Amino acid sequence: MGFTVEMTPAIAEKLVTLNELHRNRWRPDIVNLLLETDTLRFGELKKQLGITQKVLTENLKWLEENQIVIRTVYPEVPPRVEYSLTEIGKELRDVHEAMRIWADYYVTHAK
Amino acid sequence: MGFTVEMTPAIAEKLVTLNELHRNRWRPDIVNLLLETDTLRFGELKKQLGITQKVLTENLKWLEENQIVIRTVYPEVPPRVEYSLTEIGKELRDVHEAMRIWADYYVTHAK
DNA sequence: CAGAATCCACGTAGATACTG
DNA sequence: CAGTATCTACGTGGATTCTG
Repeated sequence: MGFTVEMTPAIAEKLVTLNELHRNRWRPDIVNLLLETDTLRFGELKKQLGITQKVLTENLKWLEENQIVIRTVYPEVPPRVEYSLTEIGKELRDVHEAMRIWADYYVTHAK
Repeated sequence: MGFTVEMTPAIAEKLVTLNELHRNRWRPDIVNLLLETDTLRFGELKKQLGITQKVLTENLKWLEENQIVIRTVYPEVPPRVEYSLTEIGKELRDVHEAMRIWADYYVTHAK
């Protein structure tokens, strides 16, 4: 990298959002899984993550409210609800990639 | 970006380290401050962050153990202890930069 | 199937007092 | 100055039960 993004109050606010995302136990895992799999039903997310229904619901709701995840309800019985990333959510790939690069640097430079 | 770093067990382990860093309330703030200021005494960190002694000590110890921060003790009375980032710690700048870029994208694309 | 509601367990932060 | 040692408070996750 090497360049710098200017810091405005609006950007600072979204950095807070990003902090709230990463401070959570499951939110990064949910995003990672959706980055890999694109679209998943509630039950699939639950099974693949090994997470509780309550906690999964709470965090999906938070991710939706913060425009990172899209929730699509199909009017069927039994109900079918699918989750996928918004464009903003998909942009998190670069953040995760930066993290992997850092981890790689760590491995090659740690004493 | 666009390229991908291969994922090894060692890299995965350091991603866990990075997660533990970001899940904490103060660790990212400590790193950010040291990225800006390079070297700071214990008391300066405490004052500028508005953090408790106990919590600051705990987290500096964790950061030191994980080779992100270097602790330098000067044999003086009263004691003087300075903290700065290791090379690994300084590499976190790219992660924070990726976060700022994401936040900027968010601001310009949110509905 | 996809939740909502309740109760409990645990980790981490805050406040305070003490010290080489 | 730069810590250590306690005790308390609170947020978040886990387990369980119930439902349209």
